[in-house]
Amino acid sequence: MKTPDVARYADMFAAMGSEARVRILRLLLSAHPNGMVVGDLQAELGIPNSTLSHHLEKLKNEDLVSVRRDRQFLWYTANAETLRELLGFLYAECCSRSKAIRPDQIIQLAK
Amino acid sequence: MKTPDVARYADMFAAMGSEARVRILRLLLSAHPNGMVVGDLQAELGIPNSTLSHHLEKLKNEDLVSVRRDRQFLWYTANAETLRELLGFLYAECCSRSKAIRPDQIIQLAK
DNA sequence: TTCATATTTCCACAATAGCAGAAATACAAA
DNA sequence: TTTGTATTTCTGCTATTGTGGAAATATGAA
Repeated sequence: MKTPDVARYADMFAAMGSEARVRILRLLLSAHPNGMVVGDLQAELGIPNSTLSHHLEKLKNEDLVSVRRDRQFLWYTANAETLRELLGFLYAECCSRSKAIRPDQIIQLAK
Repeated sequence: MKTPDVARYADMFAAMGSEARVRILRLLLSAHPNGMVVGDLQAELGIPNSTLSHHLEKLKNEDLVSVRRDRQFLWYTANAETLRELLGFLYAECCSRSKAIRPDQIIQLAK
């Protein structure tokens, strides 16, 4: 495996470094692969539209979410490919490059 | 699995949301489980001592690293247990609670 | 002691992030 | 058209973060 783009992963982590944005991602993952419209996200999260919009922009900048328009609605979806890269990076660092964590210990926690 | 403490994971992500700190963690994981002394980290990373110290403090606050003193040296180590929780959280969100990512797709990237 | 090394803390500053009300824009329906 | 709904952008404010020089602290060696 080649040297990872550390700066990019750091930016992705930073984009996930706020409770609001983690909640957004969780909702979008629950609704995957359809995603959700902004209004439903707002109703679920209870945060002002402008604030929500900023959070979505930040996630979009790191490609953690994608948007598509359907009529007057914007549908946001979690970007599985990017999340896979992030998970792959963490996995590689902790379980492959280093042996700090045993792979079976990860899945175990998810039960 | 019970509801995760989203705020805590967000803080952990935030702590990893800087290139310098990801580099620190990578070094510490490479040197796991012995860890490294601050001076060696500094030599490797080429950043001023005070700046490095701040980054280490941030990682320590989220329990991503631990410290022990040996004589005049402080040995920092990556905290495998915390990283395991973080990896477990991401895995659970993406692969268990949602099926956005297939587990075998993660490991594949690490090759 | 005295001196050297390791590391943190103090201090200050610039840059970025988070927040949210209000206005603007995009689209659809009547 | 006009009106309504969805969402972003504008604006401004406050809080947090990143940075690093200089001083302080901790420890060990001579």
